[in-house]
Amino acid sequence: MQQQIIFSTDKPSIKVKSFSSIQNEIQSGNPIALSVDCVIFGFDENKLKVLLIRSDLKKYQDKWTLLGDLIAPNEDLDDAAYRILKQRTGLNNVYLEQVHTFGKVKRHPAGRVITVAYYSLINIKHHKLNILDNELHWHDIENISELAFDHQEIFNTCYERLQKRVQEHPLGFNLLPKKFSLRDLQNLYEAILGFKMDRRNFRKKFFSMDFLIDLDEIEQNVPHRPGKLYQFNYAKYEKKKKKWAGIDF
Amino acid sequence: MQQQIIFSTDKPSIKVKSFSSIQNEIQSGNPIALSVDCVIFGFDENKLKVLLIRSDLKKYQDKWTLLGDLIAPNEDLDDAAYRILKQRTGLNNVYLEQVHTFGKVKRHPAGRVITVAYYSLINIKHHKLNILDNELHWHDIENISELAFDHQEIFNTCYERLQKRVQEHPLGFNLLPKKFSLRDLQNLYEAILGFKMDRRNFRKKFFSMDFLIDLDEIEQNVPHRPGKLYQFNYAKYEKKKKKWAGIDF
DNA sequence: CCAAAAGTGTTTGCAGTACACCCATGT
DNA sequence: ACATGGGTGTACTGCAAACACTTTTGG
Repeated sequence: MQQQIIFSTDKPSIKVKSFSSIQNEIQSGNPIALSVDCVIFGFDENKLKVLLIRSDLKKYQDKWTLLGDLIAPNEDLDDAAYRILKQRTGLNNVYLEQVHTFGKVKRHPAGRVITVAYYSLINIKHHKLNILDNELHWHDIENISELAFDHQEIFNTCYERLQKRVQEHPLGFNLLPKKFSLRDLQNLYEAILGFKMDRRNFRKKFFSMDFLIDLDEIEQNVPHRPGKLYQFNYAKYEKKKKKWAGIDF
Repeated sequence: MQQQIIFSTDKPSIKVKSFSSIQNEIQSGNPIALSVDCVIFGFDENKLKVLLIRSDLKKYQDKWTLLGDLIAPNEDLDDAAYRILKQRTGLNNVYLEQVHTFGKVKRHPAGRVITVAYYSLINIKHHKLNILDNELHWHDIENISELAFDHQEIFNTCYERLQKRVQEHPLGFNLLPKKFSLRDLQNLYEAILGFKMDRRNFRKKFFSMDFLIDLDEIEQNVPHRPGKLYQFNYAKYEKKKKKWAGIDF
């Protein structure tokens, strides 16, 4: 019944546009700019951090902003994100993931700019920042405030995404040294998720997943009984991954 | 140690741009256009469907495409999505959710267009299509192929998102009549997720969630024992919702 | 009475959670 | 010796999964 209406046998009209009219529309009158903003998370001293810089705009110099720039006409969107990260920080070989696109008309004071947000997680000790323009540095997650424009909203969205993703994928290991203790791992999860967990259950969970390689080494220079060190077994994970729930990969 | 490098006490340089230089950059030379594409899912005859039209472009008239258009300079991104859906289909009062932004340089033959994908789920019987231009109609999910441009990839991404979201949120009830049987509900989930489930466990699951209102009515005109009819209790869900895993809201 | 789908319970195993004590190391 | 955190096991509970028979209706 319903289908007959939808798949009507009457010849429906087709409105077609010529190629050039579309091209005109695209090239002529569309003063919308596109940017990428990167939310780069890091981890150090048991705290989750995020990379911020001072705003490019003189008027907003006292505000912090995410790492962003306009997209070039001839680069892929994803490439733009990597370029911008590289330009702003010197960072390379970092995995970026797209999160959301923010497009309110008045979101940016300099004009109509729609921005695509990306996030990443990096190991602060492995990735030295090569560029320190605009006071680029790591801010504790807990203390960030007074971000310019809608960057607080963008940050919040990316942080929520991170919290969800880290429970479904083994992202967190990027933030740790290659050899880490279970305490390191738990501190990381607690910092990202924002709550404490039971130590025994946490260990049981990760051991039962069976993606940790026991290195038969122990921590050095700790003022207490040293813990054993582990590596994450990416190869094994890639073979086994399926569906999960909670920390369950 | 690391921190000392990052938070160097040397006065770091700040590169500032004037407001007008940014405005120039935005308005002048940026021939990137922005569009929205909508993936509208519907459900009828126990099959999941998607709305497609013939391509606007003469060259691609034999290919199906998603519902899309360029964003206007003075409208919010989300508003553009609703406008486009309304223009193409006459549909109103439909919830759209942003999924992902696609921005490869050569993704569209008419020029540099970056597109933001949205999806929705609607009840085919509740929403009559008021516009049938470009052979707009519902296609079975299983049979779609030969989509124009990168629309197959966009569709796939949205479909995966749908499958994930429907397990975490009570989206599915939008696709059903106000009064539905548990068989209807199970058919819906099986159509979306693509596999069969055990009837007893399915019922147990939904009854234990306790979000179904028993209407004390039964199906009419079925050639077998009629099932009881239910409504979804949105109010109760809104109060109780927390975190879940699998179908677990 | 036949076909078709509705409706219903139990068992089993696994996973999450709560919880307390001893051990190894450095100071 | 003491302080600090590492390492371990058990019992309980709730959810998921597997599984078969009886009931109700229309034809």
